[in-house]
Parts: sequence; C-alpha cells; structure tokens
Amino acid sequence: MTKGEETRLAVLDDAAALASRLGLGGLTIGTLATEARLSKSGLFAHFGSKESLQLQVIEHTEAQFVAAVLRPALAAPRGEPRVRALYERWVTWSSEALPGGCLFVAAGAEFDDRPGPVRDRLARQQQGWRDSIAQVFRAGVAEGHFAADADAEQFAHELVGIVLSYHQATRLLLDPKARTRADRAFENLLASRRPVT
Amino acid sequence: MTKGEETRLAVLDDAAALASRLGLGGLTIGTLATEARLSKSGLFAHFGSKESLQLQVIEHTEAQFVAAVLRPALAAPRGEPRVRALYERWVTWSSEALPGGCLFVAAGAEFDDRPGPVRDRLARQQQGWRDSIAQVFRAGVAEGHFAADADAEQFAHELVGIVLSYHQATRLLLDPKARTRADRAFENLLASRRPVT
DNA sequence: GAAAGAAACGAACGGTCGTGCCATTCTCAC
DNA sequence: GTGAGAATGGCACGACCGTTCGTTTCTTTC
Repeated sequence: MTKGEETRLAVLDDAAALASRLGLGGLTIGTLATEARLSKSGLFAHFGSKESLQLQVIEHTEAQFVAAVLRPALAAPRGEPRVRALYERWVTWSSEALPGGCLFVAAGAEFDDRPGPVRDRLARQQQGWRDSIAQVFRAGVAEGHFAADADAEQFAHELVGIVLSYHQATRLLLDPKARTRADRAFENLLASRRPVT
Repeated sequence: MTKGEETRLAVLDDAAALASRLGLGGLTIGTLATEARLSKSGLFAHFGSKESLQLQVIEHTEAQFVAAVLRPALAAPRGEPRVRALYERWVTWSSEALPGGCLFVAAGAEFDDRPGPVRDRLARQQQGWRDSIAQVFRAGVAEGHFAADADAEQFAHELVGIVLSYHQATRLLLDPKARTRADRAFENLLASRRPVT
C-alpha cells in the first residue's frame, strides 16, 4: 500500500469518528485536518472536494459495518441463529463502533431531504441493509424457524425500528434499560413470527 | 399581542421549517433572515444568540406537537382508542408537519452527543413523550384493553421504534409501502399486548 | 401630531468555511 | 545516491458565519 493510500485510510477513520459526532455536514476540513494532524490543504488534496470526502466516509464506514456485522453474522447457522447473530452484532455496533453513535442513523436523518449523491448513497446503504435482513429472515422461513407466511420485508422494517429506538434511548436518553428493552422487543418480534406448531 | 412577539412567532415558524430540512445546526441566521424577509441584525435582535434561537425553535415545535398530536388524542376514549388516536396523529405529524420531517428525530440524532442546553431540551422532550405514551397505555391496561402484566414503558419503546422506522422508510427510502408497514407493525404490537381471553 | 419606545436596518468585526495555487518535503525505483 | 513523482505544507481568496453597534423607521400612547 502506497503512503498516500495509507494516509487516506487513516484520515477516513478520523473522519468517520468526527462525522458520527458532528454529522456529515458538521464535519469540516479544518477540524478534520487538526484531528488527523495534517494541514488543511494537505488533507484536502486527498479528496478534492468536501462532497467526495463525505461519500468516501460513507463507503469506508459501510465497509467496516459489513466486516463487523453482516459478514460475521453470515457465519452463524442459517435461520434463527443467523437472525440472532445479525441483531446482536448490529445493536452493539450501532452504539459502540463510533464515538457519536451510528453514522447511518445520524446522516440518514440529516440528509433525507437534501438531494444529491450523499443522500443517494445513504439511501442505497439503508435499502441494502434492509434487504440483507429480509434475506436472512427468508432463509429462516425456509428452515422452518419462522412462519411460512411471514413477510420478510415487514420483519426487516420492525427490526430496524427496534434498533433505531434503542439507539435513541441509549444515546439521547442515556437510558440504562435501553439494551434490555431492545432485547425484549427483539424476542417479542421473533415470537410473533414463530410457526404455529 | 405586540408587534415584536408577532414577528418572533412568524420567524419561529420559518425557523422550524428550515431546521427540519437543514438540521438545528445547519440553520443559520443569514438564511433564516432571508427566508423571513428580515435583515440579519433585525432578526438576531429577537433572539440574542443562536443557541437561544435553537432552544426557542424546539419549544415552539414542541407546543405545536402537543397541540396537533397529544391534546387531540387525549380527547379520544380512554384505552385502546386513545392509543390508536395517538399513533395515527403521530405518524401523520412525523412526516407531514414540517417539510423536512420530524424535527425531533433529526435534532435528536444530531445533538445526542453534543452536551449543552439544546441536547438537554431535546432529551427532556423525548423522555416526556415516551412517558406520555406509557401513561396512555397504562390507562388502556386499567380499562382491560391490554394485558394486566404488560410493561407500559416497553410498549412506548416499541412504538417509538415503529414510528422511527416509518420515518426513515418514508423520507430517506421514499418507500410507498412505509405507511402500510407501520400500520401493520402497530397492529402486531397491539395484538401482542391484548389480554388473554 | 409629537414624544417615547420598540423594531428593524446597515455596516462592520474577527473567524471559519471550502477551495486553488505553488513551493517544499518526502518516498521510492533505479 | 539521485532523480521523478507523490505527498504535504503555506498562503491567500471570496463567501458566509455569529455577533455588535449606532442609526433609522415604525408603533404606540398621550
């Protein structure tokens, strides 16, 4: 790996941490340069524009999310165990991976009505994630762990809600019971999708 | 009402609309002044500082939320009908009241790790709202509409999740099925809390 | 309608924003 | 070890930021 690439990746780590705290819009070249111990212009040369920086932060974080959540979960046995693995890793990631909480949650709310490449990328990420959840759930249906007529996209929608509510409870409200609540909601969700025996 | 107060309230309406689109941080005195057809200094004199403006926007929007969602819902009969009224008005409000979606959702994610009066105010609003939901639900338990051992705060947590997921689906993903999904999730939630007959 | 006070304006402040340009320093293949 | 090219820094730009202040215009009260 070339020196420039190395620097770029290190900067993207700092950028993701900073963006999770200040938002993708609040992330500025100046503060990022200070954090990364680079000059503003030296850092800027790696990205060419602020929008390009934002997009690369999203892609960088997305790759880390896949590596930390999706890929390991796919190693779990098909069906309910895999759904559980997905949830466990996700809920942990959402509150611990970055100092300011889940970047996608914050950026999604921030850019949901600002048309442009950043919004598009965020929407694609989120839709892709919901699709992944649905797919993992469908495998669980095929395994007979969940009711045959259960709607996988509906499941994904409800699971997303559980994690979003957890994210808010733990980060904004600092509710110590947040994790317990989320876990219970998750169990309720699974129970409601069990096949009738 | 004095002229100044009149202007201030009109400005706050513009500010809430703008903040819902650009975030509370992205809301600037300059753009707001343009939007409100006032000079920057003329507008600024009404608030004294940007932070005070942000706080007043939150309080203003909170009052509108109570008037549009909570208060009318309390007019519905105690128990399940009131819970339904709450949900209906809330889900509509969250996507339609302001051009950029629910201000509390966006600002909550934006400020969840920026200590200060703004964060405190947002956390208090959100906690208060969750408490209101729980209280309305508890009345439903007392009416016998919901299981006696149902946890009201757990119900509130799950209901918040449903609306947050709806907000994301409808605003970021532009999913036409978002409302249907949310409604179904709500029915699932109610069903899971029905008393055993 | 004049006097007093409230409301809005205009111009400017020190800072920071994103960005461009050119010089300097570093890295690496030969 | 040297030369080419990559990586970084220095400096400046125009624009906008939040904020201040003194002036002007509008309201309100008598």
